[in-house]
Amino acid sequence: MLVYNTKTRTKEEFIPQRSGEVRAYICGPTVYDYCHIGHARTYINFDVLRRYLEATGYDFIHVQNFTDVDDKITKRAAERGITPTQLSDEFIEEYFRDMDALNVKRASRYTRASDYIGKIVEITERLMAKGIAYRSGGTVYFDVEGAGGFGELVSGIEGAVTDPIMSLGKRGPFDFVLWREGGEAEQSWDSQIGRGRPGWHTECVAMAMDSLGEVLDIHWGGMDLIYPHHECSALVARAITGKPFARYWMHNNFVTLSGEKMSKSAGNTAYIKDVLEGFRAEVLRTYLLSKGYRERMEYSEAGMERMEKTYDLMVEGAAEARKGGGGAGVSSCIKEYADAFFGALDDDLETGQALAVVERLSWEITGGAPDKDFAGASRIYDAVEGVLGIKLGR
RNA sequence: GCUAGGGUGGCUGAGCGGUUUAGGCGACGGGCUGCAGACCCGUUCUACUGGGGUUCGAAUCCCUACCCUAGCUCCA
Repeated sequence: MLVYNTKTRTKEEFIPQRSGEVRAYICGPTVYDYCHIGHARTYINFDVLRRYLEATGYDFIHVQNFTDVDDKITKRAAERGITPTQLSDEFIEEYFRDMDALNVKRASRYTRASDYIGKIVEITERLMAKGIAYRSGGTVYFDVEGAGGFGELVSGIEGAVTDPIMSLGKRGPFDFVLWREGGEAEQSWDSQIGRGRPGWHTECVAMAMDSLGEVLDIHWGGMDLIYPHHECSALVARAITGKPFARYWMHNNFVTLSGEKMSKSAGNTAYIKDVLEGFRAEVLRTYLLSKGYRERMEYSEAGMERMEKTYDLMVEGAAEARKGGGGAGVSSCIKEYADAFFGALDDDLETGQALAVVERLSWEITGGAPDKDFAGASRIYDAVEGVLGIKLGR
């Protein structure tokens, strides 16, 4: 399979470290609010990657975190008069409700940042011992220059950041927080390096390494995480192990609303739970897979209405294909379609192209091409359900 | 600056090396209507940012230029 690696900005042949086994980590949500359809796109595409690799014979180990240590969590919890843990619990439950509805397979393991404070402290101490982290006041910073600078995933950051925060005591403008003394109201933990709480970037390193070892096969996330989160995580990991954090970095593009990235602060957010009040979950899943994961995708109700028709057509096609049972052979025309379908997925998970094949087949099999032989078509619909994870009704 | 996705007929929007046109909207004509709308039927637009290249053949692949959009220490 070819996958686009953010690190090299090219499609590469996917080869895991151990044959037959894939160790993959995906950044989960910060659990202080409901998930929107951008989250859905991220986890659905990753889910398809998993299903595809499993279908081709790999053992896929999928670890996903929940970021439950964060300013937004303490703030939101304080507003509601509950503990950060109560708030996180609530939205983790909501996360599962949404993802189960969308037929996203559960991860092999879920980790919570708050369970990894000890490991995070350990990492911070190791970095301090190596001289790559330094204390300034109550804060421990990571020395970006000292670690060799950025460049694992991004370049030209200096040009993007017009006003790097050069707060008192930081050695370099891009140095980031590993550990910060916490105030009374915030989440904080006692540790050898003082009472406080960790920075975001070390959390994922601690969780991923603990669960999957020093080098991941695949690290996935939304492309808004490339910088700073993944770049910084990669730097931390390399500083500790001397090895790259991940062999393949994969990032999906955004879902836009009226041409703009959804943003909670700007108020243009389509929550999964709200969308599912008006549309079936299978339609949303199909919609979010109707373009390749690296393309930007515009969400609109009009688009969803169109997708309902496409989805219904696929359901009809599946019913038609399964009418005759399954025993018969595979016609040459179905073989072509199957090749196109799996070929699309094999080429960097081109789900949009794969779906286009199914759409065409569905149109033809339901009457559009009466002269063609569709023997064996059910195997394609089986793959739509099994690999794309789109249920086609019963 | 860096990164990604694009530039297709009046508009919107598919197409991903060749054949039969995408489709939708609009416009035009007709049907139905006292008129209009809605609806139905038919017709019309033959397009691919500029410049190179590969090929028997390119909107489709490669190079290049220009332009647009989005993102770039809160973010999936």
